[in-house]
Amino acid sequence: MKKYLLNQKIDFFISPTAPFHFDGTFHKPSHFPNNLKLEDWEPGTYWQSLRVEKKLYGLKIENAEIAAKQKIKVSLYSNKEFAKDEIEKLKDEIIWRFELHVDLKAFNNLVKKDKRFSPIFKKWIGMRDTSEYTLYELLIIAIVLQNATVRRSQQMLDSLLAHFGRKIEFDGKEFWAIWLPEELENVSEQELRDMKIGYRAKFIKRLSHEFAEGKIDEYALRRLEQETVKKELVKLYGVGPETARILLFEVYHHYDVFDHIAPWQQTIYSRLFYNKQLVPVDKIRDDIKKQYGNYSMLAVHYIWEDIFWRRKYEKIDWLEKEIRL
DNA sequence: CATCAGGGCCCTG
DNA sequence: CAGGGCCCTGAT
Repeated sequence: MKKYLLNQKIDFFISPTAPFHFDGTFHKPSHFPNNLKLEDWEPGTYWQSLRVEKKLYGLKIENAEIAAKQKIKVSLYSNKEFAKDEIEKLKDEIIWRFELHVDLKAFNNLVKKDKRFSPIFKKWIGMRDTSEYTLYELLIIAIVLQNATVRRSQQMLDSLLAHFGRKIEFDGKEFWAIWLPEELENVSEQELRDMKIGYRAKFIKRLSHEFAEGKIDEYALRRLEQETVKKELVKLYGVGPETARILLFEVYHHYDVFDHIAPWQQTIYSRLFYNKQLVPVDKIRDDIKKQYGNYSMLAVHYIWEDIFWRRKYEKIDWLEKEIRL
């Protein structure tokens, strides 16, 4: 596998809206990592391969403080020289994907009144709802999550990356990036099946073709309202309610997408919110919507990530049982 | 050894 | 609108 060395570098700073939570924004412990790394994190520093349209970059983001103001230092790496308008475009894209511009005052005020979970919301105040990926990339990840345990999802993504992905090096570190949709045009469904991804081979083949043809415009959907976006996403072959929910929340930053609750999520929510074995999904949904209104999914995201942060440092027996590695 | 459900979705009746 | 089938894996 050829490795692309990205040795051109530019730096700039961004001032996120305050308050801002660096680690909560750039690391999501509920996302299970695969072996061929797409990103890496340590407190105060974050790296990833970054796909913007057809171009591939390395991205490093560091927590920084300048004149008592919290900022982030962005370093971009490429194997070609950067054009001026390219830098502006990348900056805007990073701001969008990590929601560095959003105003969460209304949300913060709402959750301040939450008797049970206000300590959690306070702890993570300034955390954003992010996607490091393009729509196509997160779609691929969502597809390999379907109907599979975590270990199997990791395996599927790793074998796909090893065959079709791209390996890059920047800042002395190695990362992988997901292929472009058109790069699968000459790959047969059988070749995809050989990656042991099962019936998902058909989904990925058809989806990639739809993206390669330009049937869906990722950027145009950013300007549309939730229901319209959902309709467009569900039209894609292999995208149902759960995959649409993931995309709507992470890629399109819609906070009120708490209509679909998968069985494995139901058990974890039951424990988190009721300390019970199994609460009916309709009750969970109604209670959450009543409590958090238009911020339902964002609020759940805070509580959800918090428990997975805790899992990094302490053993939580009931959770280990539920997530079934 | 066999059986089965899993971090859904499509298709059929 | 309910239910069967789909790939592969690891748990039982």
